[in-house]
Amino acid sequence: MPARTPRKRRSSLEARAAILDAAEKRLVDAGPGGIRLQDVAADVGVSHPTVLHHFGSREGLINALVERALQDTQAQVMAAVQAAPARTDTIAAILDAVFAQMKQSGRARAFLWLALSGFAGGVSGLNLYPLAEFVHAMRVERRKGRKKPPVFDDTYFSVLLPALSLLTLAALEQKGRLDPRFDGAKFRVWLAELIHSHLERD
Amino acid sequence: MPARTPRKRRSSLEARAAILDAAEKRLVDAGPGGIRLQDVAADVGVSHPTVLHHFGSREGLINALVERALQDTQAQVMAAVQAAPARTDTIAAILDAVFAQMKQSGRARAFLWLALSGFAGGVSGLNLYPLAEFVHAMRVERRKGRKKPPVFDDTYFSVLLPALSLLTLAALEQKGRLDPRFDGAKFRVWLAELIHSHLERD
DNA sequence: ATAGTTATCTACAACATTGTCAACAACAGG
DNA sequence: CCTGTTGTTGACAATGTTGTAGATAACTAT
Repeated sequence: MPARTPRKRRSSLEARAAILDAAEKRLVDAGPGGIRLQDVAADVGVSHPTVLHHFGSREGLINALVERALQDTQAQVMAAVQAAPARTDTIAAILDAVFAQMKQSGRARAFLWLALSGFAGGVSGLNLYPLAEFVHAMRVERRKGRKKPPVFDDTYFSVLLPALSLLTLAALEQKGRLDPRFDGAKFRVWLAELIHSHLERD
Repeated sequence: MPARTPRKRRSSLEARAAILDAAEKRLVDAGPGGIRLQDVAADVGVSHPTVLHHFGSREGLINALVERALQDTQAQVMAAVQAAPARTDTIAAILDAVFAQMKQSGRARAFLWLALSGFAGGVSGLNLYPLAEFVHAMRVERRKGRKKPPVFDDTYFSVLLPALSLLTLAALEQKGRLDPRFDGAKFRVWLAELIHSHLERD
């Protein structure tokens, strides 16, 4: 006779959170195609119909996953930017910190993957314009009384460039897909210096 | 009675090439998970066992695909670099041209996808060191008699930065996943200018 | 022509995955 | 203690995908 396991009953919110955690781990490790209901369910310790009960369908699960990850990250970026002292030479440090965390959490990989897969919320969901506007305001302030006011596009590109490259770097470094000779930390320092000196120049 | 279609028989090489073309298109459009034997076979106009006959297995097909794409791209980059006049201000133009073609061919997407998926040949297969060494030699030559000789890491990073960002940009621009306000061409010009002025400075 | 090679096909097997359904059980409120 | 709600489950259906096997037919070489 099968030893019946005592059935555990979580609250709907707890169950959803646990399932989303497991699904996101699968997403980070193996991409959207790696999110299989049976596997996710097994990770959480439930049967796969339970997952379907909470999210309706596989697509519903992925949508919920994307939404949560996007909101989390957006909040983190906002917090990092607002908490930072308004000095130009900290911009690179902010970006570095934010994307270091995106690397650790695996969300750099997740977002790149989702963007490639065509999910609506992918990288385009990460709107850089608010950040660029914030940085631009600092630049304008800092340049008061000087000759030329900075152009917004220049500031935006100065934010976009490290965002793009560090996102990809974070996504690929994590899996060790980069040349072993490559020193990521050194590159980030170099990039920070490049952006910094560019923003400071007239 | 079924109207029997006249069976076409290609040479092994032609068949393999046609199948690889179809598979690569699927890879670019939908990622590795989008490579389904039946679909690929249907695209070529054969039955799926024919694909298995030529590549042994699905994995064999993907391996062959990656190898071909990698060699093709490597050759293209080499050709572009060697054909260019050895002036520093053309470096950005070279990179721009190479990655514009990677965008058009969809290989930016393919490589990013493969790198994320963990395929051995992914982005790490695209070795940037030869290119960096070539550029560095030009820099050294150009600086003869000046004060400080350029550091190789600085040159390497100057190649890596546009490579990384343009690769991702090419991968995402193609699918229209970027903010509609974003002007890719303008960004590339800006980036070229940034790299150029950095390489020229002492 | 004739025979050998092999690219190609149809049919089938094996397996994985998503989704449905009815029943069970844990917990809350009466 | 009883009852309703609902989180949870096992069994099953439907479908899709990879891979196998034997037969067929197109091309090549003699």
